[in-house]
Amino acid sequence: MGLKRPVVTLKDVAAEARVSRATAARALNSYGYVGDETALRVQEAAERLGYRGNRVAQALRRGQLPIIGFVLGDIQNPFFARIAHDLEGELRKRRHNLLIASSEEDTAQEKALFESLRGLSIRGFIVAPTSADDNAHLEETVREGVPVVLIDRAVKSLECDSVVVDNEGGARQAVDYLINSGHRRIGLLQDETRIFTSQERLAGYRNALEAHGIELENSLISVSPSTVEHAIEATIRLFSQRKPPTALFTVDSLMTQGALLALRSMGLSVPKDVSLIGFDDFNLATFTDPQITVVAQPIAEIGPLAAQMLIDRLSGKKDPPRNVRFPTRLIIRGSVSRRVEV
Amino acid sequence: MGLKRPVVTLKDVAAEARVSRATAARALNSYGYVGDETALRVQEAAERLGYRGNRVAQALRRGQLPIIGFVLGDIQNPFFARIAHDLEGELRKRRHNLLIASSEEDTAQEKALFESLRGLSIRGFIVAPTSADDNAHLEETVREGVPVVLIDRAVKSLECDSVVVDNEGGARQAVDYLINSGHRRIGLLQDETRIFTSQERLAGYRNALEAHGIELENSLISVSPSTVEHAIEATIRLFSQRKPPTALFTVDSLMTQGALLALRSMGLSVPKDVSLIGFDDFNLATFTDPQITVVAQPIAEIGPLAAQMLIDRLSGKKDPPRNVRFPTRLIIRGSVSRRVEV
DNA sequence: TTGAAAGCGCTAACAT
DNA sequence: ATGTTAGCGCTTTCAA
Repeated sequence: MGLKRPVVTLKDVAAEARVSRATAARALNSYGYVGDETALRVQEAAERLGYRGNRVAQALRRGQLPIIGFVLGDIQNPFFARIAHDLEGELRKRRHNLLIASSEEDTAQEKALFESLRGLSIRGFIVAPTSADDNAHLEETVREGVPVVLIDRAVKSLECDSVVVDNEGGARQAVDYLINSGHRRIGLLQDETRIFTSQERLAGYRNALEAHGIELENSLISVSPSTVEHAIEATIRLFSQRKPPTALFTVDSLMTQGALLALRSMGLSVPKDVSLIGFDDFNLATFTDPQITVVAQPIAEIGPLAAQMLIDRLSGKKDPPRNVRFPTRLIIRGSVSRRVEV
Repeated sequence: MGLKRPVVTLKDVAAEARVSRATAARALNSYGYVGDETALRVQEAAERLGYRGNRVAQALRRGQLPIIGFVLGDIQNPFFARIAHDLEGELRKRRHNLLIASSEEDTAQEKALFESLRGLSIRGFIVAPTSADDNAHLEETVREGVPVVLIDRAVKSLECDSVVVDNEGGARQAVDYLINSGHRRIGLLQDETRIFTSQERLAGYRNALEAHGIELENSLISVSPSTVEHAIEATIRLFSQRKPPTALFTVDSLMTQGALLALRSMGLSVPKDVSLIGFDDFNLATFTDPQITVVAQPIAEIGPLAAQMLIDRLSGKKDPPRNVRFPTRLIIRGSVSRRVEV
């Protein structure tokens, strides 16, 4: 695998340019006084030697690594992948790297991750916490003065910025729409209620039913991890009951896809046999026949805003925490049918 | 945002346990000789103070940060998202973090990324290089002795491990199947030929045509960045010609989805008007009606193998580079129709 | 305008 | 079994 060549340090550059390390540093980072000629000589020397500053040493000196941690539940969820993409772009402009770490929706793993990342002296965190309640690790991080921005999922007790959407409203609107289309037995496919969005979307579901005087039936609610495979199973369970729902509301796009696949495998057609609305839009939602009605989130705005909030904190902004909540939008397509009561 | 509390260092722990820093380090990292009693006292002190080793200082000392860089073109591509997920899991077991950095399929940006990440003294890289040719940055990284594992895309001149699939064979088999189904005007929707997989998949397309004595027509090849939006445009261009193709082969799942959407928007039905095969399987491929015929990759094996290769290198394995190429599999579903020559 | 020197937190060779 | 000390590469205060 080739010969290792020694790494060029500031000392080498300084020697090459025949100045002290201090002067070399000044010339390369353009601060303090340096003679024009000297500066040039140092820069040339650095160039010639292929000098590349050791960011670890700089970090040890300054106390922080120019890295932001993004802690999420699942990078395979297109929603988070999009956010990650946007965050990385914004941070790149600030010469920071993004370290994406997955909790796999496991609170213990999320805590371990924090333990490990905190030791890295990372500058700040953007987090979609796995649990709405169990957040000692986040509190400690905030208490130690490390900026945290919550994304997609808030934590009430935490004094930090957050960017979420109107989960309750979006879910309520969706279920409302199903009810107004004549449905009474409306299934809910959600992930664990430990998760903030799940709680709020459940609340929206519950509130919509209540507003129409429909009693909530636990047998119509199916809980599963948010993957296509698990959602398939959960959907099959839901629709294998003696009195299955006539409509289904799913809380994210992976689950919507799982539900679609499951219903098809059971020979149930959408929207003839089952009406469907999913939270979170997705690429193929308009390709399927019928097209899927969804609650869309303003996904393009979430990542950039969160990045900006974090950057503001990094540059010392001391305002009280901002908690932004974006509205959602019901996009009516063709997966809901009118149901005439029997 | 709360009071900053001072960070606990080894020195504090040592003082608390009334031992030297060396002893404290030994007790905490369990190496060298430490008295049982002393060790216990140190561990208790660390616990009490909430000591968390400074990984940056450790890295400066040891010369490396326990971080692996994953440089890819687009985290929003489900293929890469899956790989990232698997890599992270494997590396976590080795107490390493994964830093995902996106080149956005831009070679210049990829180079800048390397420049920046090399300065971080990252332990190794897993890379899906943007260009099959322009790889001075990779060569330099390898030359400096930093382990690199190529994934999805190889670079011939580079002395390092790689994990790819049989792109030429997979593409050839797909196009073969189209030809055997009676198609002669077969469109190709691919990303830029700078990209390794694109080159190989194009070769497969070309070879299949050639084997059947069909002349390649440039007007049937459409190049676009690999996003759903760009693929939609490119597909529309392809099928707006006076003599459009009767079949289409797309080189990845995002493009397949774009093609699907575009064809639908043009009122062309699959497979009646256009037959379709996509490289890379995807969740909804079996939901659409008809289900989409695809060339599937053994995606579950790629990430773990690459991770293992890198880990082996990190632990000093000196074998000559391994270049693994997985076979692909044509999964015949319903998006190809027999075409009777007119 | 430049240089000398201290020190960030940690590890490990060496000394005791 | 434990302590002393040097030094990883860099920045920055202080002195010249």
